[in-house]
Amino acid sequence: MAASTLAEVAKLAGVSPATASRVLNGSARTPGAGIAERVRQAAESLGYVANAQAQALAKSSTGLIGLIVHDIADPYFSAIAQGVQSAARQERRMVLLATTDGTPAGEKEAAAAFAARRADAIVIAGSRSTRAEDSAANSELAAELERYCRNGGRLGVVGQGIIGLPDMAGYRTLPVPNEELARELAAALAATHEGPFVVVAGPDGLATSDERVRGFQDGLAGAGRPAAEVLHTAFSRNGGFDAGTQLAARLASRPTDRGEPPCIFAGNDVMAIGIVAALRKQGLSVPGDAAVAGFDDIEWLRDFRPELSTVGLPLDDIGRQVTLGALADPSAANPAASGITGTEITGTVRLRRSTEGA
Amino acid sequence: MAASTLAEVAKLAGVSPATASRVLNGSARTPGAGIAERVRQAAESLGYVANAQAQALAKSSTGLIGLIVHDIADPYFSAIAQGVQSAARQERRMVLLATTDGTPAGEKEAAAAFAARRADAIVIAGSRSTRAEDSAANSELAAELERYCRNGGRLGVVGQGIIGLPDMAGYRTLPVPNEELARELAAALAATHEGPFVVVAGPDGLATSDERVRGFQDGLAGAGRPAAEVLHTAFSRNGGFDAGTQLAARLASRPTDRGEPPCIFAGNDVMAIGIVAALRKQGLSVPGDAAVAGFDDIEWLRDFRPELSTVGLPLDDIGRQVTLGALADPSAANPAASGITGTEITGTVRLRRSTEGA
DNA sequence: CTGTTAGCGCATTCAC
DNA sequence: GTGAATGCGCTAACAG
Repeated sequence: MAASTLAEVAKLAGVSPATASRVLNGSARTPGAGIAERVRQAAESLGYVANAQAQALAKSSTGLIGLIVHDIADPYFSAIAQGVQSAARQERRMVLLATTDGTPAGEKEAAAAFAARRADAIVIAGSRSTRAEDSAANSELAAELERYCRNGGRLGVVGQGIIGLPDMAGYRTLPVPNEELARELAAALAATHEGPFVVVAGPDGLATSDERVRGFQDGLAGAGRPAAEVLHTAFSRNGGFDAGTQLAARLASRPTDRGEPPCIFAGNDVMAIGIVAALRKQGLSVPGDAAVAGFDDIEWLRDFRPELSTVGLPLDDIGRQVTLGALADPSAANPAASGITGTEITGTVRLRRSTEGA
Repeated sequence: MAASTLAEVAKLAGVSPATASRVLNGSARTPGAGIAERVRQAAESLGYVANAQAQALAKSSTGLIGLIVHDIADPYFSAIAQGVQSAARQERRMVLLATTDGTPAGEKEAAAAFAARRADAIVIAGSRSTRAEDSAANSELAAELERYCRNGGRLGVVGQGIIGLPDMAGYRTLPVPNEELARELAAALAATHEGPFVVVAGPDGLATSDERVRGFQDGLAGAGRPAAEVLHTAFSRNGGFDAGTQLAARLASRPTDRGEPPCIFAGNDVMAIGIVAALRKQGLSVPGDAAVAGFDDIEWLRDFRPELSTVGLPLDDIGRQVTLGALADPSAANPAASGITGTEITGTVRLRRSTEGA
């Protein structure tokens, strides 16, 4: 990496490095018109490219935003990533990407790497885990992030706050009303569906999944329905497929005339897709033999059949808002529970074919 | 960003900065055991986090890999991104992400940003454009990258080489046999399909699309079939949808008894999905009223119905290989056409339900 | 094996 | 308005 330096440009232009710096990057003082042109030409002819590392070192601001996701190939995360990218571009920053497979240990590692790179902000998009086995890693993650924020770093988190991390300057959370929305969804389904409810959730302790399950059960109760049975599996398409295979077997062994078909609520859309795939593979139809609903309204759903009922979340916007919020002036009033000022994420229950006619 | 520095750690431990550096980061020389422990403790108690920017400046190596894609929310790119991410992690680097909406101008901008950040390598995943209107931007892009490589940067490109960029040290291309695979697909379809062929391609001048169209036509010719009509539209789901809408109208106005249903080849899977969606919306069925085939075999296809015929490409592996190749020792022999040594990307024609029974 | 001395490339106080 | 110092935090040659 032996590119030409500011000093070389300055020498060629016959000015001081300071002047060259002033013209090449927008300084407060505007250098002389003639001089400026000379410097620009010198830079051009040398193919000068400012060294962002050196600039960062001198200015103590890197223009980097670190993004932590579970899996970039997952449509949920790639949609959020798009929003983060868009906000970053708007704020003239670049995004550093890290994937973690969802483990707090991986998140801690990524956070450390971002801290080392002195990212201006870190955005964490994956769900927290409250599982006992993750508690040690969670503490380390919290410690890492606390230090990061104390050193002036900004942190934006989608959904639940980091476990063990106290409210502090530079730390913002973007609340996602998973519980309320799941409750609404349950109420809507209960109104049109007679059969029993089954919930296919992620691993016990995965915060987002837990919130959705809780809200759903609550909504069911509010409608005077018994609590749904809950199946725990991986929070992914294949997790849904496995659960769907189980459920299909159960449906098959059921006397044909025994009551209404069940309504299955999956913790997210990719799980719902997996469930439908499994049912279909066993010769069952949706919504004929079972209704299925998901959560998120990812892009894939648009052309998936049967059209899946779900809860729409503005994923792209979530990515934008959490990024913008993290970058926002930390001195700005930070209302209740470190929520991000002036931005409220709202979702929409969308009933579609997969839960029709029960 | 006022984290503690190496100097502070050194002082607390009562050693020189050099020694502290040696123990905290793996240097050639291993410091004394007792000293090492003292330094580590000091670092721990101060919450020291090495400043990667400063390290990069001193070592002239940033540990950064710049990835340029058209759209990170597109499953094709997010799958490749996952591969890049995995290779980067393996090589202990981080990935910087840039999205460009597919314009050479955007790519040039991203390349410049990466060059400024002194990324160890730049990986470009999007298709090139040979359109006349992009020629100026292409030149700028080539100039930017040429300078980058000349300064010691590494460059890996998926598919076609950068237009106007000569072979040079550090520049590697990962060839993707689009043309051959499209030819194979055409041959396979021609063998089972009687009706006329239609190609729904991306914009004229989009290299990947052009290659696939060319290969497809060639395959048709090889099978003694007339050339297919080619429709140009956006290289996206919505582009496919638009074309599909047009085709549906045409099919509807066709006398019911006039020949076999057409076979539509889409330039990529998301377009194929759009086409199917449009046909379905107009009450037409696939493959009943028209057969449809795509390209890439993206993850979404797994649960899409009807199952789409396509050409499988190892997207994740493409991301890995292009990254590893770019990072590889540039002194290694670089066979024919700057192809990456020892790695050959191969695809597979996969005929499925969407082109069955014509 | 450890400490000292120089930069890496740039932004930014200050004097002029 | 411009130039001359100084330092950002760290690594890499040297010398001891």
